[in-house]
Amino acid sequence: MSIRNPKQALYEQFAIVAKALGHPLRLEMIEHLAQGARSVEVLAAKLARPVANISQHLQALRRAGIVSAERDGKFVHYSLADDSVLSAFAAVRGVAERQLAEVDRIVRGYFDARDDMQPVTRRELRRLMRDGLVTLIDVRPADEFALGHVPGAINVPLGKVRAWSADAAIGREIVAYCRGPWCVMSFEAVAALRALGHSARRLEDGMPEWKAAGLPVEVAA
Amino acid sequence: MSIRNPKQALYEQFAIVAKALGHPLRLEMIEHLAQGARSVEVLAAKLARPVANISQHLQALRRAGIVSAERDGKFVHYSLADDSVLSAFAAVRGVAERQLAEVDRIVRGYFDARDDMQPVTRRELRRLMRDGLVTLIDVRPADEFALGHVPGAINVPLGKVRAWSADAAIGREIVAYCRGPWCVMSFEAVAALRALGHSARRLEDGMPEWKAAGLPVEVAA
DNA sequence: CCGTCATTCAATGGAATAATTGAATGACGG
DNA sequence: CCGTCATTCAATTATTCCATTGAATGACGG
Repeated sequence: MSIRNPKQALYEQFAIVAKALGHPLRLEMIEHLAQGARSVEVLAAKLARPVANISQHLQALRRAGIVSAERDGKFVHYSLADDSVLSAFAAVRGVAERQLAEVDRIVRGYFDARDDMQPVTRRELRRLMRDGLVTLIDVRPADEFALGHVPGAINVPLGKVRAWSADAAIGREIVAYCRGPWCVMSFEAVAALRALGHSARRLEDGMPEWKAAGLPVEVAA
Repeated sequence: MSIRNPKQALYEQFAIVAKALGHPLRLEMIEHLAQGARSVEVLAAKLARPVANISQHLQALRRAGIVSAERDGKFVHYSLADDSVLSAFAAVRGVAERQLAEVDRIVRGYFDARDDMQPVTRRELRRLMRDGLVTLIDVRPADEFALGHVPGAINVPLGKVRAWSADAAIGREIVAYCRGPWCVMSFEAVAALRALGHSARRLEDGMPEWKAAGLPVEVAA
C-alpha cells in the first residue's frame, strides 16, 4: 500500500462506494434488497444467476458498506446497510435520467410513447385512496408484498394481472406500483390492463421510496 | 451488442454513471469542477497530473453525462452537467461516511482527535455573521474565491493563513471553509490558527453545498 | 459424528480499465 | 498559410475486474 495523504485516502474511500454501485447486476441486487432482506440463494434465484456469482457480488457490496449480513442458522440474510444507500441509488438514477438520453429512449421505447404515461404522484394517490376513487394493486411477488406494502393495496403479482382484471369493473381507475420508478413490472401491468380496456396508471415510484418518504406501511400478519 | 431487455438496459445506464464516479481522481475532479468551470490545462495543474490523463478522465465523465464541455477558442471549459451530480456525489459520500469506519479513522487521524472538531453549521454561521461575532475566511485559491464565495468572507488562501493571522485579534473566533466537507484545506487552516492561539472552527461543508442550499453567493466584480 | 445444504473461497481465463507516451487535430495570431 | 498552443486520440503495458468452476467451510438434523 503506497503512502497517501488524507485527501487522497478519503477520495479512495468514496470511490470504493461508487465503484461498488458501478455494475448493473449489483444495482439490480440493491433494488431487490430494498424490498427486504434476502438470502444468497433466494437472491440468486430471483436474478437467475449462479449462486457463487451473487455471493461474490454481495461480498463486494459488503466491503463497500452498502449491504449488511446477518447469519441465521445455515442462511445468511443480506439487507441494505441503511437508508443512505437508497439515497445514493436514487441520486445516481437522477443523474442518469437527467443526463443520459439513452435512458429516456429506453423508457419511451418500452411504452411506445403512444399515450400519456404521466404517473400518479404519491400525494395524488393518497388523496385518491382516501376518497375511494381508485383500486391500488401491488404487482410484486407475494413474498415482497408480505414484507411491506402500501395500506389498502391488493397484491396482484404480474402474472396474475390478466386473470384478476376479469373481475374488475371497467371504468374504475387502477393504479399499479412495484419496486421503484424504473421497475418494469408496473409498466407491463399498466400496458396489459389498458389493452383489456381498463383505465390504468403507474405510481411514480415504488415501495422503497414510499417507505423512505415516511408514509405508512402495512405488513402481513 | 447483445440483446437486452429494457430492465437490464436501464441498469446498465445507471451503472455507467456510478462507474464514472468510481475513481478517486475523477471524484477529485468533480469537486474542483463544483467550484466553477475549468479548462483541461488548469484542472491538470490543480491536480498535478499529466494533461492527457485528465483529458481522458474528462471524456469518461462526459460520456456518463456528469460533466459538460463548452469550447471557447483554443480552450475547452468543463463544468458539472447539473446539480444532480452534486447530489450524487453527496449521496455517495453519505454512504461512505456512515458505513466506512475507515473514513472516520482518516478524519480523526488527520486532526489527532485532540479537541472538539464540532463544525459550525450553515445556520449557525449565518447567525454569527449577522451578529458580527466571527471572522469568516475562505481558504481556497483566489481564482475559486472570485467565482463565488459566501458574502462577507475574506479570501485567505491556505498558504497565507499564517501571515494573515498575525494581524487578527486573538479572541475573536474565526470560521474557515473551502471546497466541501472533506476538503482538507479548512482542516489545515483551523489547525494552523489554533496552533497560533486563535479560536477557530470549520464550516460543516463548503462552497458547492452553500450554493446548493440556495444561500446568497457573492461574485467578484 | 456424519451427511446435507447454504454459503464462501480459490483458481482460471477473458475482458475492461488506467497511466504513459507520442502523435494528431483544431483554432488562433501573425 | 504557417507556427503555436490547448486538447484529443492511439497504442502500449500493467492492473483490476468479472464469470465460471470446483473445492472448502460452517451449521443443522439425524
